Amino acid sequence: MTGLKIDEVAKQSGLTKRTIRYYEQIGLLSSPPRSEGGFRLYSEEHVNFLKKITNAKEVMGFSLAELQEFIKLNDTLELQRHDYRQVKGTELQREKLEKVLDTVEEQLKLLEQKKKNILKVEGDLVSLRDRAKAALIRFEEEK
Amino acid sequence: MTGLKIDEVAKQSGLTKRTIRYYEQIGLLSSPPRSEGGFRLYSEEHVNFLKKITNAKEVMGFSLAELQEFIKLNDTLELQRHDYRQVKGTELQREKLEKVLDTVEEQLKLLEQKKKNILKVEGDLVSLRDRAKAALIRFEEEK
DNA sequence: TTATAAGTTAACATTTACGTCAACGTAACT
DNA sequence: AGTTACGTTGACGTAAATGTTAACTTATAA
Repeated sequence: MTGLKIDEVAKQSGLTKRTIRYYEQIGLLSSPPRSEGGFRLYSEEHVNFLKKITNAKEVMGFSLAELQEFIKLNDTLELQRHDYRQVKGTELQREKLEKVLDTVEEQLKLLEQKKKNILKVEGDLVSLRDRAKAALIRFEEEK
Repeated sequence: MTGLKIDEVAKQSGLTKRTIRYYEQIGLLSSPPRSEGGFRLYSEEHVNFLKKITNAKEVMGFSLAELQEFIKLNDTLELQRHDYRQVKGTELQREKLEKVLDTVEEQLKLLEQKKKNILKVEGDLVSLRDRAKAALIRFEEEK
Protein backbone atom coordinates (compact mmCIF):
# COMPACT_ATOMS: atom_id res chain seq x y z
CA MET A 1 0.00 0.00 0.00
CA THR A 2 3.00 2.28 -0.30
CA GLY A 3 3.97 4.63 -3.08
CA LEU A 4 3.28 8.10 -4.36
CA LYS A 5 0.01 8.97 -5.95
CA ILE A 6 -0.01 10.76 -9.24
CA ASP A 7 -0.69 14.18 -7.85
CA GLU A 8 2.40 14.00 -5.71
CA VAL A 9 4.49 12.84 -8.62
CA ALA A 10 3.15 15.71 -10.66
CA LYS A 11 4.25 18.18 -8.03
CA GLN A 12 7.68 16.68 -7.62
CA SER A 13 8.39 16.33 -11.31
CA GLY A 14 6.80 19.53 -12.50
CA LEU A 15 4.72 17.68 -15.07
CA THR A 16 0.96 17.53 -15.19
CA LYS A 17 -0.96 14.41 -14.32
CA ARG A 18 -2.14 14.23 -17.89
CA THR A 19 1.41 14.28 -19.12
CA ILE A 20 2.51 11.58 -16.72
CA ARG A 21 -0.28 9.26 -17.83
CA TYR A 22 0.47 10.12 -21.41
CA TYR A 23 4.11 9.17 -20.98
CA GLU A 24 3.01 5.85 -19.59
CA GLN A 25 0.58 5.38 -22.43
CA ILE A 26 3.22 5.80 -25.10
CA GLY A 27 5.58 3.55 -23.22
CA LEU A 28 7.98 6.21 -22.11
CA LEU A 29 7.37 5.70 -18.43
CA SER A 30 7.00 2.20 -17.07
CA SER A 31 3.58 1.33 -15.70
CA PRO A 32 3.66 1.59 -11.95
CA PRO A 33 1.89 -0.95 -9.74
CA ARG A 34 -1.68 -0.20 -8.83
CA SER A 35 -3.41 -0.03 -5.50
CA GLU A 36 -6.35 -2.27 -4.66
CA GLY A 37 -8.69 0.31 -6.07
CA GLY A 38 -6.70 0.88 -9.23
CA PHE A 39 -4.64 3.93 -8.31
CA ARG A 40 -1.18 4.25 -9.70
CA LEU A 41 1.49 3.96 -7.03
CA TYR A 42 4.81 5.45 -8.00
CA SER A 43 8.22 5.09 -6.45
CA GLU A 44 10.94 7.68 -6.06
CA GLU A 45 12.63 6.08 -9.03
CA HIS A 46 9.75 7.04 -11.22
CA VAL A 47 10.12 10.61 -10.10
CA ASN A 48 13.83 10.63 -10.77
CA PHE A 49 13.29 9.10 -14.13
CA LEU A 50 10.80 11.79 -15.02
CA LYS A 51 13.12 14.53 -13.91
CA LYS A 52 15.94 13.05 -15.88
CA ILE A 53 14.07 12.67 -19.12
CA THR A 54 12.45 16.08 -18.99
CA ASN A 55 15.88 17.52 -18.53
CA ALA A 56 17.26 15.54 -21.45
CA LYS A 57 14.27 16.54 -23.52
CA GLU A 58 14.86 20.21 -22.90
CA VAL A 59 18.60 20.12 -23.21
CA MET A 60 18.80 18.02 -26.32
CA GLY A 61 15.59 19.21 -27.86
CA PHE A 62 14.50 15.60 -28.09
CA SER A 63 11.05 14.67 -29.19
CA LEU A 64 9.34 12.03 -27.11
CA ALA A 65 10.10 9.48 -29.81
CA GLU A 66 13.78 10.28 -29.69
CA LEU A 67 13.66 10.08 -25.95
CA GLN A 68 12.25 6.59 -26.25
CA GLU A 69 15.06 5.55 -28.52
CA PHE A 70 17.49 6.69 -25.94
CA ILE A 71 15.85 4.91 -23.10
CA LYS A 72 15.90 1.77 -25.16
CA LEU A 73 19.63 2.10 -25.54
CA ASN A 74 19.97 2.35 -21.82
CA ASP A 75 17.77 -0.68 -21.33
CA THR A 76 19.73 -2.68 -23.84
CA LEU A 77 22.77 -2.04 -21.75
CA GLU A 78 21.08 -2.96 -18.49
CA LEU A 79 19.77 -6.11 -20.04
CA GLN A 80 23.21 -6.93 -21.32
CA ARG A 81 24.53 -6.50 -17.83
CA HIS A 82 21.95 -8.67 -16.11
CA ASP A 83 21.49 -11.43 -18.60
CA TYR A 84 25.15 -11.59 -19.09
CA ARG A 85 25.49 -15.34 -18.61
CA GLN A 86 22.64 -16.26 -20.88
CA VAL A 87 23.30 -14.04 -23.82
CA LYS A 88 27.02 -13.61 -23.63
CA GLY A 89 28.97 -13.72 -26.76
CA THR A 90 26.18 -13.64 -29.30
CA GLU A 91 27.04 -11.67 -32.35
CA LEU A 92 23.67 -10.02 -32.16
CA GLN A 93 24.41 -8.58 -28.76
CA ARG A 94 27.71 -7.26 -29.93
CA GLU A 95 26.12 -5.47 -32.81
CA LYS A 96 23.59 -3.92 -30.51
CA LEU A 97 26.28 -2.73 -28.19
CA GLU A 98 28.17 -1.18 -31.02
CA LYS A 99 25.08 0.61 -32.13
CA VAL A 100 24.58 1.95 -28.65
CA LEU A 101 28.12 3.20 -28.59
CA ASP A 102 27.82 4.88 -31.96
CA THR A 103 24.61 6.61 -31.07
CA VAL A 104 25.90 7.84 -27.76
CA GLU A 105 29.07 9.21 -29.25
CA GLU A 106 27.04 10.96 -31.88
CA GLN A 107 24.95 12.55 -29.17
CA LEU A 108 28.03 13.63 -27.31
CA LYS A 109 29.24 15.37 -30.43
CA LEU A 110 25.90 17.07 -30.77
CA LEU A 111 26.24 18.24 -27.20
CA GLU A 112 29.58 19.79 -27.97
CA GLN A 113 28.04 21.61 -30.89
CA LYS A 114 25.22 22.67 -28.65
CA LYS A 115 27.66 24.17 -26.22
CA LYS A 116 29.20 26.21 -28.98
CA ASN A 117 25.80 27.39 -30.08
CA ILE A 118 24.99 28.43 -26.58
CA LEU A 119 28.09 30.55 -26.54
CA LYS A 120 26.99 32.22 -29.75
CA VAL A 121 23.58 33.05 -28.37
CA GLU A 122 25.13 34.17 -25.13
CA GLY A 123 27.37 36.51 -27.06
CA ASP A 124 24.39 38.01 -28.82
CA LEU A 125 22.54 38.42 -25.58
CA VAL A 126 25.45 40.06 -23.85
CA SER A 127 25.88 42.53 -26.66
CA LEU A 128 22.18 43.24 -26.59
CA ARG A 129 22.36 43.80 -22.87
CA ASP A 130 25.31 46.11 -23.15
CA ARG A 131 23.68 48.19 -25.81
CA ALA A 132 20.60 48.49 -23.66
CA LYS A 133 22.69 49.52 -20.71
CA ALA A 134 24.57 52.10 -22.74
CA ALA A 135 21.35 53.58 -24.02
CA LEU A 136 20.00 53.83 -20.49
CA ILE A 137 23.10 55.56 -19.31
CA ARG A 138 22.69 58.15 -22.01
CA PHE A 139 19.26 58.84 -20.62
CA GLU A 140 20.66 59.49 -17.20
CA GLU A 141 23.32 61.83 -18.50
CA GLU A 142 20.77 63.97 -20.24
CA LYS A 143 18.68 64.83 -17.30
CA MET B 1 18.47 40.88 -60.87
CA THR B 2 20.83 39.74 -58.15
CA GLY B 3 20.10 37.73 -55.06
CA LEU B 4 19.60 34.18 -53.93
CA LYS B 5 16.52 32.25 -54.88
CA ILE B 6 14.60 30.44 -52.23
CA ASP B 7 15.99 27.02 -52.99
CA GLU B 8 19.50 28.24 -52.42
CA VAL B 9 18.52 29.90 -49.17
CA ALA B 10 16.89 26.67 -48.09
CA LYS B 11 20.10 24.79 -48.71
CA GLN B 12 22.27 27.29 -46.94
CA SER B 13 20.02 27.71 -43.95
CA GLY B 14 18.91 24.13 -43.56
CA LEU B 15 15.26 25.13 -43.55
CA THR B 16 12.66 24.10 -46.08
CA LYS B 17 11.24 26.50 -48.61
CA ARG B 18 7.88 26.16 -46.96
CA THR B 19 9.35 27.20 -43.64
CA ILE B 20 11.14 30.18 -45.09
CA ARG B 21 7.96 31.47 -46.69
CA TYR B 22 6.11 30.79 -43.49
CA TYR B 23 8.59 32.82 -41.50
CA GLU B 24 8.04 35.67 -43.87
CA GLN B 25 4.31 35.27 -43.63
CA ILE B 26 4.26 35.61 -39.86
CA GLY B 27 6.60 38.55 -40.01
CA LEU B 28 9.62 36.81 -38.59
CA LEU B 29 11.71 37.25 -41.72
CA SER B 30 11.56 40.51 -43.63
CA SER B 31 10.07 40.28 -47.10
CA PRO B 32 12.86 40.21 -49.64
CA PRO B 33 12.62 42.12 -52.91
CA ARG B 34 11.12 40.29 -55.85
CA SER B 35 12.37 39.72 -59.34
CA GLU B 36 10.47 40.96 -62.36
CA GLY B 37 8.54 37.73 -62.49
CA GLY B 38 7.78 37.70 -58.79
CA PHE B 39 10.54 35.47 -57.43
CA ARG B 40 11.91 36.22 -54.00
CA LEU B 41 15.50 37.44 -54.13
CA TYR B 42 17.34 37.05 -50.86
CA SER B 43 20.60 38.53 -49.68
CA GLU B 44 23.30 36.96 -47.57
CA GLU B 45 21.91 38.88 -44.66
CA HIS B 46 18.70 36.99 -44.91
CA VAL B 47 20.62 33.75 -44.74
CA ASN B 48 22.59 34.90 -41.72
CA PHE B 49 19.46 36.03 -40.03
CA LEU B 50 17.85 32.67 -40.59
CA LYS B 51 20.87 30.86 -39.24
CA LYS B 52 20.93 33.06 -36.22
CA ILE B 53 17.31 32.69 -35.31
CA THR B 54 17.20 28.96 -35.87
CA ASN B 55 20.16 28.69 -33.60
CA ALA B 56 18.52 30.83 -30.95
CA LYS B 57 15.33 28.84 -31.36
CA GLU B 58 17.09 25.58 -30.74
CA VAL B 59 19.33 26.76 -27.97
CA MET B 60 16.70 28.63 -26.01
CA GLY B 61 13.80 26.44 -26.95
CA PHE B 62 11.99 29.52 -28.16
CA SER B 63 8.72 29.32 -29.95
CA LEU B 64 8.41 31.44 -33.06
CA ALA B 65 6.34 33.93 -31.09
CA GLU B 66 9.05 34.28 -28.48
CA LEU B 67 11.58 34.65 -31.21
CA GLN B 68 9.56 37.53 -32.58
CA GLU B 69 9.49 39.21 -29.22
CA PHE B 70 13.21 39.00 -29.10
CA ILE B 71 13.74 40.41 -32.53
CA LYS B 72 11.47 43.25 -31.60
CA LEU B 73 13.64 44.02 -28.62
CA ASN B 74 16.64 44.15 -30.86
CA ASP B 75 14.82 46.42 -33.28
CA THR B 76 13.69 48.70 -30.50
CA LEU B 77 17.29 49.14 -29.57
CA GLU B 78 18.39 49.81 -33.11
CA LEU B 79 15.62 52.30 -33.50
CA GLN B 80 16.61 53.91 -30.26
CA ARG B 81 20.11 54.24 -31.57
CA HIS B 82 19.16 55.71 -34.91
CA ASP B 83 16.28 57.93 -33.98
CA TYR B 84 18.21 59.11 -31.02
CA ARG B 85 17.59 62.81 -31.59
CA GLN B 86 13.90 62.48 -32.19
CA VAL B 87 12.92 60.24 -29.36
CA LYS B 88 15.51 61.02 -26.78
CA GLY B 89 14.47 61.51 -23.26
CA THR B 90 10.89 60.40 -23.49
CA GLU B 91 9.78 58.42 -20.51
CA LEU B 92 8.20 55.89 -22.82
CA GLN B 93 11.49 55.05 -24.39
CA ARG B 94 13.14 54.62 -21.05
CA GLU B 95 10.54 52.17 -19.91
CA LYS B 96 10.99 50.19 -23.07
CA LEU B 97 14.70 50.10 -22.58
CA GLU B 98 14.33 48.88 -19.05
CA LYS B 99 12.04 46.16 -20.21
CA VAL B 100 14.58 45.09 -22.77
CA LEU B 101 17.25 44.97 -20.14
CA ASP B 102 15.14 42.94 -17.76
CA THR B 103 14.18 40.41 -20.38
CA VAL B 104 17.69 39.97 -21.61
CA GLU B 105 19.11 39.48 -18.17
CA GLU B 106 16.43 36.93 -17.45
CA GLN B 107 17.41 35.07 -20.58
CA LEU B 108 21.04 35.15 -19.60
CA LYS B 109 20.16 33.54 -16.31
CA LEU B 110 18.24 30.86 -18.13
CA LEU B 111 21.27 30.24 -20.25
CA GLU B 112 23.38 29.66 -17.17
CA GLN B 113 20.87 27.13 -15.94
CA LYS B 114 20.86 25.54 -19.34
CA LYS B 115 24.59 25.11 -19.21
CA LYS B 116 24.31 23.28 -15.93
CA ASN B 117 21.66 21.01 -17.34
CA ILE B 118 23.84 20.23 -20.29
CA LEU B 119 26.53 19.10 -17.94
CA LYS B 120 24.09 16.74 -16.26
CA VAL B 121 23.04 15.19 -19.52
CA GLU B 122 26.61 15.01 -20.63
CA GLY B 123 27.45 13.12 -17.46
CA ASP B 124 24.69 10.64 -18.17
CA LEU B 125 25.87 10.19 -21.71
CA VAL B 126 29.45 9.67 -20.71
CA SER B 127 28.50 7.03 -18.18
CA LEU B 128 26.34 5.35 -20.77
CA ARG B 129 29.22 5.38 -23.20
CA ASP B 130 31.63 3.98 -20.69
CA ARG B 131 29.31 1.16 -19.77
CA ALA B 132 28.90 0.32 -23.42
CA LYS B 133 32.63 0.34 -23.89
CA ALA B 134 33.18 -1.88 -20.89
CA ALA B 135 30.62 -4.36 -22.14
CA LEU B 136 32.29 -4.47 -25.52
CA ILE B 137 35.64 -5.10 -23.97
CA ARG B 138 34.21 -8.04 -22.10
CA PHE B 139 33.20 -9.43 -25.45
CA GLU B 140 36.68 -9.17 -26.77
CA GLU B 141 38.17 -10.84 -23.75
CA GLU B 142 35.97 -13.86 -24.14
CA LYS B 143 36.96 -14.80 -27.60
C1' DT C 1 10.70 26.56 -78.75
C1' DT C 2 9.30 23.43 -76.12
C1' DA C 3 10.10 20.50 -72.35
C1' DT C 4 11.58 20.68 -67.63
C1' DA C 5 12.86 22.64 -63.43
C1' DA C 6 11.85 25.86 -60.06
C1' DG C 7 9.02 29.68 -58.51
C1' DT C 8 4.15 31.55 -56.69
C1' DT C 9 -0.29 31.43 -53.82
C1' DA C 10 -3.98 29.12 -51.47
C1' DA C 11 -5.99 25.65 -49.13
C1' DC C 12 -6.24 21.66 -46.64
C1' DA C 13 -3.72 17.87 -43.91
C1' DT C 14 -0.74 16.25 -40.37
C1' DT C 15 2.06 15.57 -36.28
C1' DT C 16 3.33 16.29 -31.59
C1' DA C 17 2.26 16.89 -27.03
C1' DC C 18 -0.53 17.68 -24.54
C1' DG C 19 -5.53 20.26 -22.46
C1' DT C 20 -10.17 19.58 -21.28
C1' DC C 21 -14.33 17.38 -20.15
C1' DA C 22 -17.56 13.71 -19.01
C1' DA C 23 -18.91 9.85 -16.47
C1' DC C 24 -17.70 7.18 -13.06
C1' DG C 25 -15.06 4.78 -9.01
C1' DT C 26 -12.27 5.26 -4.68
C1' DA C 27 -10.17 7.44 -0.47
C1' DA C 28 -10.32 10.62 3.14
C1' DC C 29 -12.44 13.39 6.47
C1' DT C 30 -16.12 14.73 9.75
C1' DA D 1 -22.93 7.92 6.19
C1' DG D 2 -22.28 11.63 3.48
C1' DT D 3 -19.52 15.02 1.34
C1' DT D 4 -15.44 16.36 -0.76
C1' DA D 5 -11.19 15.49 -3.01
C1' DC D 6 -8.67 12.79 -5.90
C1' DG D 7 -8.28 8.81 -8.96
C1' DT D 8 -9.58 6.19 -13.50
C1' DT D 9 -10.56 5.76 -18.64
C1' DG D 10 -12.07 7.58 -22.99
C1' DA D 11 -13.03 10.79 -26.23
C1' DC D 12 -12.66 14.92 -28.34
C1' DG D 13 -10.18 19.48 -28.88
C1' DT D 14 -6.24 22.38 -29.95
C1' DA D 15 -2.04 25.25 -30.95
C1' DA D 16 2.26 25.46 -33.30
C1' DA D 17 4.94 24.46 -37.09
C1' DT D 18 5.26 22.73 -40.74
C1' DG D 19 3.99 18.98 -44.93
C1' DT D 20 1.44 18.30 -49.05
C1' DT D 21 -1.09 19.11 -53.09
C1' DA D 22 -3.12 21.75 -56.77
C1' DA D 23 -3.27 25.10 -60.22
C1' DC D 24 -0.65 28.28 -62.31
C1' DT D 25 3.63 31.26 -63.80
C1' DT D 26 8.40 32.04 -64.87
C1' DA D 27 13.26 30.66 -65.83
C1' DT D 28 16.46 27.47 -67.84
C1' DA D 29 18.47 24.74 -71.29
C1' DA D 30 18.54 21.30 -75.15
